[in-house]
Amino acid sequence: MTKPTTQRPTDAELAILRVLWERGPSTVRQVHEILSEVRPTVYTTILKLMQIMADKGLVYRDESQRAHVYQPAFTKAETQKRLLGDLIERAFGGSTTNLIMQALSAKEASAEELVQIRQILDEVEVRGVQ
Amino acid sequence: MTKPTTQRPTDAELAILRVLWERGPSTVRQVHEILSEVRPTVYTTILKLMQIMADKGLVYRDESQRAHVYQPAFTKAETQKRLLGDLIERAFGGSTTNLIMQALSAKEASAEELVQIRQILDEVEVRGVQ
DNA sequence: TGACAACTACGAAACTTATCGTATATAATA
DNA sequence: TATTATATACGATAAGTTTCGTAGTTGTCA
Repeated sequence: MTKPTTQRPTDAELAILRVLWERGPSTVRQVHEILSEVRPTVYTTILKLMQIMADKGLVYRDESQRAHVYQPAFTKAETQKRLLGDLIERAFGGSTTNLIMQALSAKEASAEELVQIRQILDEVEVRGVQ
Repeated sequence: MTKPTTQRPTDAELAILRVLWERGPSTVRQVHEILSEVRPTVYTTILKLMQIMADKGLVYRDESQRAHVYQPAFTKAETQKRLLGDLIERAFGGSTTNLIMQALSAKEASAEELVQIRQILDEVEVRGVQ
């Protein structure tokens, strides 16, 4: 009985991934500096987390330099999709539509956001199987 | 420094809440029976979880009967909104639109689902501030 | 070269989550 | 009433998360 191929990242892990997605491949120091601006943390805390993430397969580690360089194993979109799918299963009865409708009614979107959403909706409709 | 007024429910807690939302106020035994169909668990595990949930304020407990009756402290919609907002913050850069677009493109929705979504979209647009 | 700065590795503590077993109280019933 | 079934309470444990401190290694530079 093996663990699921990929588990969802924890809060702290996701914060690190956000930095890696935005900055690209980074050292622990670079990630630490950015995260510490918002939430002061000791360097080795971030180091440990990133080591664990490498063990889990959430990030790749390039050890060719003294300061190891980490990069995400999954793209932002892949991870978002995974987290979304997970939430849909756990809290929305498996219905993507439910989630979207809840999201739409929960927050008042700006006019231009609504236009964007309609665009995507059109695209989905065109390519979708009827 | 106090904890956030309401934390998000864990996986196990959410599973219990789903039962309570669907069945209405229930005893531990009733919840246990339903959950055990899918995932066999010992009775006291569910009991303990529900006690903790009561302590956390996630459910209310009516102790007037020997078998205590539990009910959700928050509606399904409230909880969904909270979980969604949390995910939007943590993984979608705070943008609801990003999440909706990702959700739309991630899964192929059926034709009728798309109609539903358009309806909501219209409603939001009508009542929204331009 | 010797001192210092910057890394990684790693152990451990404090929490949380999830699970289970045991003790104990209460209701039902033979 | 004595026994059995059904509750709750509660302690203990294992695993995972997050945090930090210490040790040891490697590169830099005066």
